Amino acid sequence: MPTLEATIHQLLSEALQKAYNLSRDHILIEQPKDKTNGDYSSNLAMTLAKELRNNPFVIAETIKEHIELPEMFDRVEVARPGFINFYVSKDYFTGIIPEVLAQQETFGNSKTGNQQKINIEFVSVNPTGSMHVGHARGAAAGDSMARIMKKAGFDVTKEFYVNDGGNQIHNLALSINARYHQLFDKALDMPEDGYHGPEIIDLAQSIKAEHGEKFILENGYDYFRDYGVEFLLNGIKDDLKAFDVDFDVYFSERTLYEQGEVEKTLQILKDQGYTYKQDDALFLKTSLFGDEKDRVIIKRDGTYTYLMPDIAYHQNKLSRGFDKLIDILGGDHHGYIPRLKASIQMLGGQEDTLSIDILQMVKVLKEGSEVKMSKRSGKAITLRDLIDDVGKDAIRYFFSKHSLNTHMDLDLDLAIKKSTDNPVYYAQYAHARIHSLFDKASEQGYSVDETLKAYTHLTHEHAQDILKLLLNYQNVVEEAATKRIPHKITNYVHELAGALHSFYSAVPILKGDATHIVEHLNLLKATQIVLKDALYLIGVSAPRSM
RNA sequence: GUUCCGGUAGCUCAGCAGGAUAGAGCAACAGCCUCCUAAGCUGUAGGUCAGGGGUUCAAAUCCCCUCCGGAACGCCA
Repeated sequence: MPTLEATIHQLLSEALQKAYNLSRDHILIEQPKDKTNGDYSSNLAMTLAKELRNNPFVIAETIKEHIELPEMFDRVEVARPGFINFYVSKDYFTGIIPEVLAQQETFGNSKTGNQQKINIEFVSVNPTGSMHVGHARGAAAGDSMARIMKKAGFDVTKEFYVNDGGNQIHNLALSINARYHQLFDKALDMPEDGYHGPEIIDLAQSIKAEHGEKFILENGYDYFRDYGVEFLLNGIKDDLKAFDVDFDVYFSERTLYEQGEVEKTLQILKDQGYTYKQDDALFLKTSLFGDEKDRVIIKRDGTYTYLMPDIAYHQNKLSRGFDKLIDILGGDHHGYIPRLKASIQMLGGQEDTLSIDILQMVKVLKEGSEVKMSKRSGKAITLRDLIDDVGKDAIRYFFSKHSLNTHMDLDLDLAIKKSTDNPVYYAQYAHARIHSLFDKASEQGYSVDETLKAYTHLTHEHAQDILKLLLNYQNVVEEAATKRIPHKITNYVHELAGALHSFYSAVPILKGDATHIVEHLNLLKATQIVLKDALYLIGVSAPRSM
């Protein structure tokens, strides 16, 4: 059915035309917080007051007189200082139930994305250690965003960039070498920028188990490097899987060198005249596209900076035909945005071809003081530990609750101690509660009737609240997708669960005559379908019992 | 010094393409299970929306300034 917003927009446009011979493209229609102000409301009259040099209240009245109100509305009223409020008739909302039952988990799907090809890159943590808490926020955000955008009709590819080619991998090989030698009581200091995490010791032990002292006798550098990357990347993939995050593509930085794409991209930049040599280094003129200064892409020692292969990587993404690239980066990388966006434009992209969403940092507190998340020091709290101690669903819900640019504090002791009253259970409980009611109903011989079209008993305030939320689901999905704000979905989940709990408490669901009960069951079924789908969008499971 | 975030109830945070009496969770207080799962419901209390100016019929929301907190300002990645 057409959205009520669209219908009201149409009514107001026509009335405005008749009353004042005016037309407006944008007419704001919103749902008032206070139900006494109607189900939908418009400020149209107030926006016209100046132009028409008249009292907005009078204008609103005039518009109202020209509205031909369809049956789905009870009435329309004007309120001070000039709101036009629409009251929907109670029967109308129940029309959403058969729709949800028919469409199941595709309910709320939207065509907004127009099947635009989107590449969304996130996590992309270096394979030099385990994933820690800070990475988890990016994983949760990127994965949820991808799921939501898919539902909103975008063609989404989730991608992980594996930094297996740069200097940090050199340091990794040296770190493994040192740990390996230490296993044979040969004192070898860790390199200056080495990785001190315990997983590197595990890694060395694993090599020792397989090859004994082979690499004491011969140089193991190449082997350590390749084995280390593979070992750690597999660990990261395992952790992601446990976090319910998966990727369509793991893209290796090293292949960019092997395929000559770095050189090719460099040549394009040179050919276009975007480079120049200075102090024996090669600079890229990123300042032409809004960066505060030009950036070095080849250092004086002849090696590339991080930027150069990253440009080649984005060029590769563009060559695969994506309409839009989205990178999700941590707040500590915000300074990197202008140079990367500038580079994209040099390669023929538009200003908005690449969007970089910044995720503010997570401050982790343990025993009252901050734990710095650094792989070099090896002291970080790993994602794996967190999943074991707090639970996947609780963590994903926690991250998904907050907007991307909120600076978050995560108190570990509190999170572990209070894991049982995490708000995630509020939502999951609502889902389980419905399921339990179905069991009870079936014992009494009742079940959902998907052929039922007419509803007459769902007039309770709390039932109406649920119906309105169901009606809003698609709008919420669209807004979350286009604004890229996954936490909008979490807020919705919380509201829907709350409406369900209130309804449950206020109305005896399995009491009364048969039609009554079946209408209730249908309402619950629709609620359960949407609740489960919305939870899926934020990567949280919907248990049948708790 | 420059740039990017944030500052909303005791705490953690929503709300910010301007709208009607600023919300939720936790914590506090008072009620609700002979009745479908009390991981729930209902109610009370709690706010100078950091501060100051401006735009507007209307500002937590938009603009400017100041203060406080976080982050970044590499030929590191």
